[in-house]
Amino acid sequence: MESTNAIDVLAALAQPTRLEAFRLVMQHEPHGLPAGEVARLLDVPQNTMSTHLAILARAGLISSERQSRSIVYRAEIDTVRQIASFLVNDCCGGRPELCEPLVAEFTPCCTPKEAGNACC
Amino acid sequence: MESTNAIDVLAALAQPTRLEAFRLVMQHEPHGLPAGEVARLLDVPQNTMSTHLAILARAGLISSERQSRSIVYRAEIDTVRQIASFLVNDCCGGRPELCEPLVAEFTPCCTPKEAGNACC
DNA sequence: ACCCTATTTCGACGATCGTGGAAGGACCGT
DNA sequence: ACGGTCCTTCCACGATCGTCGAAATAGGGT
Repeated sequence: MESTNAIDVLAALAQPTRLEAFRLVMQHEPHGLPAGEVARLLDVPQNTMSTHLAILARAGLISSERQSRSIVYRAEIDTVRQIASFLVNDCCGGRPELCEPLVAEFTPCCTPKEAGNACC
Repeated sequence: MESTNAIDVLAALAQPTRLEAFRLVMQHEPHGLPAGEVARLLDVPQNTMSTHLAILARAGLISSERQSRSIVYRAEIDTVRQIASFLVNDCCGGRPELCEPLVAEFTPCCTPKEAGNACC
């Protein structure tokens, strides 16, 4: 991910209403959530939420798909991976010793029960 | 990290000049970089850069320390860890199966040579 | 005390953002 | 074809942001 796209992603999430909307859509993976439902659950007018969802979609954080009357939004998890990787690699670039404590933070998330498989 | 602080961090990085400044300071760990040097290297007026550095500092991404005439800025790597963790945990909350591909992205950074230790 | 350097703070400007009312467009049921 | 639902686009408003000249503050050297 280049800087120009990373800035779009960061800016999209750096707004309370949009961050909440994104978290809400994320929680409803993989079913997705119609735009009106997002607006209703967060108590925001539909047109305002539509603008926010468009910004999140343009940043690649969510995707939209029409289902009859509704337009269902789904989270693009790969973009989350990319932006997190962008942040971490920005620290590690040429200095792997700074990266290690960052990686340690994520591993317990992958294996909450026990360790021992190939990755963790 | 709560949402309100996460938004400050995201907003601080969601700006080209500030993102470049932060990456520059990050590259000069652990020595740090004086404010004027950051402004000179990025070809930005000192007062403009001072404002940007203050925003980064208020978000907790960098810290400042006076050294005689200069004010040296250093990166706060722990905040990077926290914001990356915030992004990833937002996806994994209640859904660990979505987290695994995210974690896999970071592990090669931790062990570029070979695998086999306790964590990775 | 004075000047010089380094940095921040103040103030003002145009630009962009967040919001929401109103209108427009897409789709379905009858 | 018509009304109803769902969502987006258009438009305008106040608010915040990014920028930078000018002034103010802090520190060191002579």
